[in-house]
Formats: sequence, C-alpha cells, structure tokens
Amino acid sequence: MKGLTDRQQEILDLIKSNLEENGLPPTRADIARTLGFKSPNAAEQHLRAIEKKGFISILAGASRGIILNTEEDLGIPVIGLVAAGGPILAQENIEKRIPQAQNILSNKIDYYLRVKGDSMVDVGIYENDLIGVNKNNPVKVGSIVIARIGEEVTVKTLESISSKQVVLKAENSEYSNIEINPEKDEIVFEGTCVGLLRDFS
Amino acid sequence: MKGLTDRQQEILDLIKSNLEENGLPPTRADIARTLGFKSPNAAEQHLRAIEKKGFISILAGASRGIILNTEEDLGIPVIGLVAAGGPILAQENIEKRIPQAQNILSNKIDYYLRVKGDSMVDVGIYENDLIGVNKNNPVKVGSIVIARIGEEVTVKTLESISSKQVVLKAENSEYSNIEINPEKDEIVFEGTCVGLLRDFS
DNA sequence: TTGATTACTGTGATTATATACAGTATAATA
DNA sequence: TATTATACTGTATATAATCACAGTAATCAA
Repeated sequence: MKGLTDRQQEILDLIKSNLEENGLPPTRADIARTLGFKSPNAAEQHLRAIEKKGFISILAGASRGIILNTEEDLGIPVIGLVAAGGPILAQENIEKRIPQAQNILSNKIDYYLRVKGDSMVDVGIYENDLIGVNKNNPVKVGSIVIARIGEEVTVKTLESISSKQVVLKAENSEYSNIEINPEKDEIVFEGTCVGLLRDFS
Repeated sequence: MKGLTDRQQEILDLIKSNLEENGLPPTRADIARTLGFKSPNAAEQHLRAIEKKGFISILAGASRGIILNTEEDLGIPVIGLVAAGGPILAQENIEKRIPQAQNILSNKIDYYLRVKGDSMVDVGIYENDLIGVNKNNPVKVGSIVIARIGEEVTVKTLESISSKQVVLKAENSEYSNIEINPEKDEIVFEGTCVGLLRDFS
C-alpha cells in the first residue's frame, strides 16, 4: 500500500469528515465544491488514484459509492498467561480483546495484563486485576514496571536501577525484593503500569 | 417522539445495518428491493413517516440523503463529590462522562463514583479510584455497597442487615464499623460496587 | 361516515451523480 | 528522452435516484 500524496490525503480526510459529520460519503461534486475544483472530474480522478493505492473502494454505478478500506480496530489485547520464551504480545497469549475506550483511562494503554499472585496487594493490585500497560513510558524508579527476567514476566515496583544492579520490590511484606545483575541475567522492561481494571463478581 | 410501527422499525433497522455493513445509507430502490416492495415509492413513504416521527432526517434532493437522528451517547457519568441533600446523579455532581465501553468491565455500570478517603484500602480500593456502581444489583451481605446515610454517601462492605440493625464495615483496621438503626436513621442503598478503574500518574 | 394513518402498486418527470472522453501543464522516473 | 504519475479544466451523457401524482386497500378513531 503506497503512500498518498498531500492532495490525495486531503481528499481522503474530506471523505472521512463527511462521513463523520453527515453520516454519508460525499459525491464527486461535493468534493470538487469543497476543494474548489471547477470540474467534478478532478475529484473522480483523485478517487481513482486513492482506490488504486488501496485506501478506498469505489462502488461502480452507485451514488456516493465510496467505501473506506479501514483495517478494523481489533481492540486492546488482554494478556492472560505469558507462554515461556515468546514475546508478550504473541497471538497465543491473547486472552481476548476489549474495545479501545479512549478516555476511560487517561493514559495510552498498549495492552492489559491479567495479574497472577498477590505480590502487589499493598498498592491495591490484586490477583485477576487487569493492569493497563504502556510500552513506551519511561521506566523510572518508583513506578510499577512489567519486567521480563529470563522467561518469566513479573509486575513489581522499580526500587533502584544501575548498570550493576536492578532491584524490584514486591508490594507485599511476605515477599522479598528481587535483585538482578543485568550483566549476568537478562532483564527486559516490557512497560509500565498506567491503569487498572477490576471486576467484582 | 411517537413510536414506530413494526414495518417502520424494520426499515429503520435496514438503514442502520446498511450504514454499518456498507458505510452508506440505502436508496429507496435498495430498501424496496430488500423488503420486496415492487415500488420504490413504498420506501419513500415509509421514510417520510419515520422522518415525521423524528427518527431520521431526509436531505432534500441528495441521493442516499438519509441521516439517523440518534441521540448521542453521553457516556457513563462520573460522580465526584456528592452535594448534600440531592440525588447522586444530579447534574451538579457529574464530574465528566466516559464513553460506554461495553465489555471493558463485565458488569452493567450505571455510574462511576470517585473514591474519597482510605476506608476501603484493605480490599484494594484507594482514594481517587473510580468504582463502577450498579444501581439494581441485589444488595447482599458481603458485597461492597454504596449507601447514603442521611446526607452522606459512603462506600463500605455490608456486614449484616436486619430490620433493627445494619452494619457497614470499613475495610481498614483504623476505622470502626458503622451501625445504623434503620428505624431511627435513614439509610438508602444506592447500589453495589461491580467494577473499579484506576489511573496511575 | 368521514377522515387519518398505515401499507402498499404503478408511472414518470426532474435532477443528481457517475463517469467516459478530450485536453493542458508540471514534476518525477526510467 | 519517452513515459508515467500528479493535478487539474471542460464537456457530455447514460443512468441512478428523488420525489411528485394517482391509485387501491385495510384499520382505527371521532
């Protein structure tokens, strides 16, 4: 799928805004009028070009027959158990997907992770809660991080970090800290916890 | 806004499914074809009737000019502080609204209530969390209830209930139970807690 | 029993719309 | 250098689509 030119993008945007505001696609004449073309054929040819690049489909003979070829939003994946070895977001780990609810939580969430165990109860994170994970947030001391140590994925508070030692703190007095030497053992920060969802039964 | 007849509802449903599946509204001929009318005018007249009842708008002269008059989904209200005296869902209490994200939490949520104080930390409910409240769930012993005692709204676990005494338990050892005699003091159960949202900053 | 509403058929004029064909001009690509 | 893609104007036309007018028939309320 090649990229659109600026002008083509303008027309695609116009189609989208037309759909959003009026609930129906524009006609060639609509497009020409809005963008100041003196011929509706200018719009026609742009539409053909955009169709050729795969962004829309044109229904032959149908008025306003412009269909957006949007890849559907699958929703945010919910990760249950992480299979040993593979990446967290591997297909086999995805328990289900829940619809992108923008604004329901304020932060950008890349995926939800179902909490196993009670190592974080002292900060109110319980077994079976879903924590919202942001993959790109900077990992800072004091924040709750999702870390992969070897093949295991764990959620802990980052207590301290240096090139020689990383300390992860369990927020439960019955657990002790995890200390890792990153030069010896592999530790990867998969993201930080930015939100939480809980269902009461 | 009067109700639609069965036939009119069928046509409204057809318009909706057409919009969903094809991304554009149907023509009169489309409607006639789908429902087996031999005249497109049958569709035309149904559309006029539906417009008259307020469910759609028809753009004069425009092809496929059918616009759904859907009252927009305001979203689930988030209640911050509850003003003394009035009902919880009073306009002045609504902090904001967050979009209906069906399936994000499994239970039906009538509104979110922002948690004040730390009386429920032992079950992982913290200050500023949003608890999802269902108004109609049966109030049972052991469930977390939203109760109004006089003019104050509080979230507690229902410990026991009888005609002579209601006991509400704070899930924090620093707080003591609240005991109410419903024959003397007014207690109203506003709902039960069925979900929880938390933002990490 | 008159009128209004619902639920259609049937016809046709008018206009809205898609779309082909013929150009002009510029910039990038092979 | 020829070719292709972009970005239009301008004209024309077949057909897609709205929408008005004229009916038929059944149901229901005043």
